[in-house]
Amino acid sequence: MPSFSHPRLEDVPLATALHALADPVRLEIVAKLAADGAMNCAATVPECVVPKSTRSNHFKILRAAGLVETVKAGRDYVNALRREAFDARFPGLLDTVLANRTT
Amino acid sequence: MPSFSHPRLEDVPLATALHALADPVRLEIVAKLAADGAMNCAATVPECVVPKSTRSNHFKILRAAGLVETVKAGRDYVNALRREAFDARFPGLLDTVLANRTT
DNA sequence: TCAATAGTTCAATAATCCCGAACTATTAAA
DNA sequence: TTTAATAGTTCGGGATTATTGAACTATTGA
Repeated sequence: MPSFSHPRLEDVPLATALHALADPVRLEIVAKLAADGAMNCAATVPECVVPKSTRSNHFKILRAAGLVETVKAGRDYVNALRREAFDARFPGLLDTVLANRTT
Repeated sequence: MPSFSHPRLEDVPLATALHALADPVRLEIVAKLAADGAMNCAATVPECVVPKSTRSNHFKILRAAGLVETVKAGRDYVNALRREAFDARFPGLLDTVLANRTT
């Protein structure tokens, strides 16, 4: 009975957004969602790299920052970037961070 | 006898830079240094807001992220943003964060 | 020389993060 | 219709990190 909470972006402080992005695993998750579109949690980072309880917590943090939206459809979970809403709230931030990720 | 360590920017991971910026107090410090130029620690955030031991730790984190350089000149300490070096390492990041700070 | 100033370091508590184990919910297979 | 498998969550602990008062270093003005 996962009830995912997704904040309104205007309620997300900049520090919260930056904190969500300030972690190598979460950066990787965000980059993957940005590159390949929506997918389930396990597809973003395999469990051999990060245990699923930890991964679950990372997604909670990403949701709280308004970066990711998770919807459940039957047995499937779909995670998607909230690109438009996040970009409207923090113009240029996600693009800049992703552009700097590879360097 | 404070010996401040200032990393080479190429050794600073993106996550470390974002972590340094992901705090309201440090954001305020960085914004103030960006707006008004170099100054001592106490001028950035008064002690009534943040105790000086905490403030000292914030500056240590900012230094470790390559954002701030501290030099001692006699009794004075001067903190300055390492703008050029940071911008060269993470193009557009500081500008974008500062632009989003007020919103 | 003494006091004041500016910051650091230390130690202890508070808060947060990480991960294994147990749990919920949904569906496919037997 | 059970049973098993799948996909995530929650809980509890130990480990890390953050916060802050107190003691300390270093420099200079009185």
